[in-house]
Amino acid sequence: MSDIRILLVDDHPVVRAGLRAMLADFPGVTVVAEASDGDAALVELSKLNTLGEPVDLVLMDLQMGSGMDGVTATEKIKAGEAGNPPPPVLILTTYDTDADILAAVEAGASGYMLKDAPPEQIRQAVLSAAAGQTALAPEVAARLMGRIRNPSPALSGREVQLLELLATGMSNRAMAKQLFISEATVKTHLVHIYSKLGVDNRTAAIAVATQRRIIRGH
Amino acid sequence: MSDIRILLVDDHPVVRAGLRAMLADFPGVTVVAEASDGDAALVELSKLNTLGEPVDLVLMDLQMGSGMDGVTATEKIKAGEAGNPPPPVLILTTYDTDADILAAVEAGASGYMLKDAPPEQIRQAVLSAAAGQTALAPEVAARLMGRIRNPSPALSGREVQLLELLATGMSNRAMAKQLFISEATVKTHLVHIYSKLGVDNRTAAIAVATQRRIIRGH
DNA sequence: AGGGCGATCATCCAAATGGTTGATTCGGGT
DNA sequence: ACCCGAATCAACCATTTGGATGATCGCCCT
Repeated sequence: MSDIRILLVDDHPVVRAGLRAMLADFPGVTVVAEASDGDAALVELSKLNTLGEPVDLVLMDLQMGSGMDGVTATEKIKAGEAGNPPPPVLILTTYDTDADILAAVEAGASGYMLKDAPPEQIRQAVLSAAAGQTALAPEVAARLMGRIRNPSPALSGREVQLLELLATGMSNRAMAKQLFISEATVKTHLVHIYSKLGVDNRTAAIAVATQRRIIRGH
Repeated sequence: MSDIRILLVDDHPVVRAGLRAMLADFPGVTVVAEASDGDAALVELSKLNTLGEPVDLVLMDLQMGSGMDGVTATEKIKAGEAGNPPPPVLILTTYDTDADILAAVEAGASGYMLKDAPPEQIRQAVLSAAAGQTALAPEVAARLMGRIRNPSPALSGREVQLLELLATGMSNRAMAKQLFISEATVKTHLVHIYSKLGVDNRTAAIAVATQRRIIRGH
């Protein structure tokens, strides 16, 4: 059987070099192309497809400095826009936040590994993913379990709206005026937000909401 | 003249492999040791020192998942605890926020490069740093320049530190305990921060500081 | 028809935060 | 020797925020 043909996607030349070197040590896999962001990845995919040399696995970072991010790219790949059938996508990234994992899984990723994983773990993940199986880093799997056991209550639309204003530094009074409601109502919403996020003041709420990507953080 | 002897410090095996591969392509440099965090780095340094084979340059990430972080490690290296004279430290990291840069420079780093830099830029930085010169990434240098041209009153190191804790949602009391200072002092710092940033409460301060990339917006 | 939930508002009280003034210490620079 | 800014702390008071409780209204769902 021929080698597993891999497309590397990462905006850091250093990381690409590392993966290339690491994968070169694994028998049975070959890096056939590289890209520095999602746009370039899609181009590479379709190019290789028309050449009749489709890739078997996309190994991609989620955070890309510029260009299309990993989640969007995963969605597009899975939509089949760049060759049929779409190859499995293995996410290899730095962060293991709930929001990141969730987004990746929802976008159709076949696996989620962390960059600080030992080479052997990465090798296993690459092989499983290429074989069509799911490969999750132990840390990630554990986190998902915790998430299922501890479902954090969803914020209502109004609450998210409050949270967004809150993150701009507005006072209760300012938010009340902006939303045409009373300060009392603002306070009620805030109390609900705090209890849902498990915090007890506004700055902590912003910190948690930002970290969970409930609101934008920059 | 003999090769520049380098110690690699990064908690990601992938990144270490990448740097190793990249540096192998540069003539005149040799990676003599690797470490996954600050503690291990100090051990390696003193070990090589007693062997009479001191390193000429430490190439280190700032963010280390576990163990001693890069800033602390830089301080210790510069304090000469791990061999005399202390080698220059070149920071190679992912983020270019003021807080990170400030901390690294204050800790005595000789340079600050971003991981998404092209190999050639990294090569130049390695050579300059090993030669005892300062090497800043263009993005970083530009940021510092803009800071100078835009005389928005500079925050002191302590103030930035406060701001970082603030952004995690800590109360005045919590910050006071964490920094071993009184709440009165915390409040004084906050007042200074507010006036320098042109705001009048903590959440607004976080919003502005994040926008200006004084701190990381997660 | 009734139950649940989101959104709205009020009141009362406690705790945290913000604003002001003033003071001390320490280090760097003229 | 002198000045200045950073960092430290204190005391005071006004304002804001947080927490508890309770209430009304409208909507969706069964």
